[in-house]
Amino acid sequence: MAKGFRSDLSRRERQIMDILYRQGRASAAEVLAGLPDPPGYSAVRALLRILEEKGHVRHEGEGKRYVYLPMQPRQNAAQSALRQVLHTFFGGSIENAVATLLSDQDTQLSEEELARLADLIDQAREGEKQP
Amino acid sequence: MAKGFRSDLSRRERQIMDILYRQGRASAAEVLAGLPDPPGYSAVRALLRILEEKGHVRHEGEGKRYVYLPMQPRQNAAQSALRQVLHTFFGGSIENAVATLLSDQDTQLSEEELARLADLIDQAREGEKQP
DNA sequence: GCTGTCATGCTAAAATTTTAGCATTACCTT
DNA sequence: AAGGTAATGCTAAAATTTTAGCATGACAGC
Repeated sequence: MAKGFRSDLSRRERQIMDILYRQGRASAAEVLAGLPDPPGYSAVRALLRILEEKGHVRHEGEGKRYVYLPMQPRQNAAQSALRQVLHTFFGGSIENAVATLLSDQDTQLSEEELARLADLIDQAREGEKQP
Repeated sequence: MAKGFRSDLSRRERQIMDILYRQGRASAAEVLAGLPDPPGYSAVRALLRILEEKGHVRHEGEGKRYVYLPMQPRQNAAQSALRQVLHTFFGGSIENAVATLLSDQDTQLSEEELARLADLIDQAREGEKQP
């Protein structure tokens, strides 16, 4: 799987991969429901088949219908996506990215969430100190 | 500007926008140099013109050549990109995203960077406590 | 059995994207 | 002046993506 595979995807391919990662797995009908400016059912199925041919997706039978899953593990894809955003918009800086998130009204954290985040940082610092 | 405008861009459009955000501004030649599997110079120019027609980009004369800049401010685009990744891969959770970054070998933080990050969280907690 | 609904496999046309090339201009160097 | 290089404006063809529709199969309900 190419490093920047998400930027190698066409518009619709990308939209579909995002739905599959968000939901973990989805039928063609579920993918259709999640698409912006959705085409018809058969258009979605054709795209899913293409994504499968390209190796980005696989399907499993579930009852009498297919359900599609991303081939690349979620964790890998998530890391890759995060790195790409850091690189593109934040010069690679985690600090700047976190600052942006913390200052963003739409992603406001509760007291409890901030506490857990602080714990996370502390653990990373402890791990850093022990050689 | 549509909310998820990056997922509305075609493959090459998206690659070009990312270069413009990373570099802040770029000539056609610079964009060309940054593209994976690059086409010819005139292909890049044509794409920049299309992006400009669509309103994503504007150009300024700089000496005897054009330099292109994104229309949407970097901060907005950055926030939007981060939110999209959070939503797609982390169920909207900042904590999970930060945990992933901290556990990622490729984005390892120094002691000093962790300290600054901890400060950032503390400031957000202070801000949270004062009504 | 028939009808309706949901599904798949497949095709190919429509739409969009991507690409390169031509004509022209502006310079620098010989 | 001629040649070379870099640039722009523009066009349209090539390539790719996106889309819908047909044929078929599997069920369920009447």
